[in-house]
Amino acid sequence: MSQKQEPRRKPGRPKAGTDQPDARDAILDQAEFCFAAAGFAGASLRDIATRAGVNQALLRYYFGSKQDLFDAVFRRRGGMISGRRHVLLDRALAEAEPTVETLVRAYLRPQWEMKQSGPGGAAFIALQARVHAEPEAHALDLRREVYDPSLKRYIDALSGLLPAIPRDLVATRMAFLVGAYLFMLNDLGRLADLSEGQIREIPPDDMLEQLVRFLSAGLLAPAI
Amino acid sequence: MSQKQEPRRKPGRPKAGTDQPDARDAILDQAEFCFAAAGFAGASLRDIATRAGVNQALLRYYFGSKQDLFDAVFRRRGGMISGRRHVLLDRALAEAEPTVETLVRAYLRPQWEMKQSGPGGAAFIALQARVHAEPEAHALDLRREVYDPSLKRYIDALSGLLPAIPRDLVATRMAFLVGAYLFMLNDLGRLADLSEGQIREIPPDDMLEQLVRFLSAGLLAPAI
DNA sequence: TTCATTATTCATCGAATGAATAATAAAGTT
DNA sequence: AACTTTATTATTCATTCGATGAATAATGAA
Repeated sequence: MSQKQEPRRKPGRPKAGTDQPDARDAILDQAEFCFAAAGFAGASLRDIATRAGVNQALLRYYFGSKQDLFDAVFRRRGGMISGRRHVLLDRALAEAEPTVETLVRAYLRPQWEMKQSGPGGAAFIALQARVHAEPEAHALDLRREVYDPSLKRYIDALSGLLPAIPRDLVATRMAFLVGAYLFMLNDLGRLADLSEGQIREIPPDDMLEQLVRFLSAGLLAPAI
Repeated sequence: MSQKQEPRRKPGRPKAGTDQPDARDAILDQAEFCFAAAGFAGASLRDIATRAGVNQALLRYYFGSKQDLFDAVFRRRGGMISGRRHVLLDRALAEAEPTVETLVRAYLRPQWEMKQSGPGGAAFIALQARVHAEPEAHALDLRREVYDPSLKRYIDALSGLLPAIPRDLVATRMAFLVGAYLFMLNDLGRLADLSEGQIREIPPDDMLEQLVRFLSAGLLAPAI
């Protein structure tokens, strides 16, 4: 590297009204990207700080430890998804005749929207899949805290529509559903080569509908 | 720490017929455990070596780099699963009337057996879930190498049973299936609290049958 | 004007990590 | 007996990591 000294930011609080809208958000965005790409252990705070254009010590100032930063990243968008699920469920239940397909679609759509919403959303979807594959207790707690409330509401609503199926079994089938959509969201682009080397021709938006159809059929299957 | 010097093994080849059946296998076993628990980046070669009761340099001697060790771990049991899938498919096709349920069960069972086979098998199942959640190209290549051949055979066989469904769609639905069982295998023990705090009463073996039923119904759903 | 608070950088520390090399001893080969 | 190969430990290296205490500057209230 050359001795070229890039004009370093001076320490101290920046003048009000200067460019950076919020260093905090920049940190969260870049942490999201890094954690998604490399996993918790694989991502480095230095790298995150550099990408966000701030000093590494600032991460600690705002978020505390690495784990705390990770949690903040996960809760940010996880909370959005969970909230939107609640809204869509309320809306679906207000309709005249909610169907299983309607509820499944309502449950999946927030994730789908998040993924399509831009690079940050897509990164979060990948991050989420990683968290679901981690066996550590802390990861499990995070998932529970963020996702279980809305999930339970959907299980209740579906149980109402499926009186012939014990609630336990509905809950189990919802777990199958979660696995299927997590995987699909991440592997969408890689499905291509399963069909004999030809590029798949199912367009992305149809893919969501195909998943809804598949999962609804599974939920409706007779018990025992 | 005290100066207590535990009687250190001297360097050099151990006398034939001494205890250790195979240091190589011990390394693979412990690597499997560590990678499953902490992920690729989170696991340390030192830790693996210590657990295996060998020197760290021996990992390098046998396997090369950390990545190479990881690949060896993955291929070992992944190959077993893939091989068993081929066997069970041949057996199912030799029957008079194979059904969708039969084929789905044949596809899932090797994973299930692996998970039940002991702590090493269970660790591999967790490891496998992690690999499927990693976006890096290398992880994708590994999965493809190990699992795609058997997967393609199952897609063909299922397509034969489902003439009304385009092959593309069968392949897509198989991807949904993979997601569901990966997640189920890992989350089995954690499903408990979804059903209102009561401990789930579906015994593990029934769980597999429930998954088969759920997925078969999805595969059989009419197209479009 | 003073002064506490907030936001930020600086500089560095100790621990841990993956890789690499050198030494050593048993087993195998000639 | 002399050598080569195989398996193993010991040690060192260079790097990276997360964490942290101290410094510094802008802001805003007293």
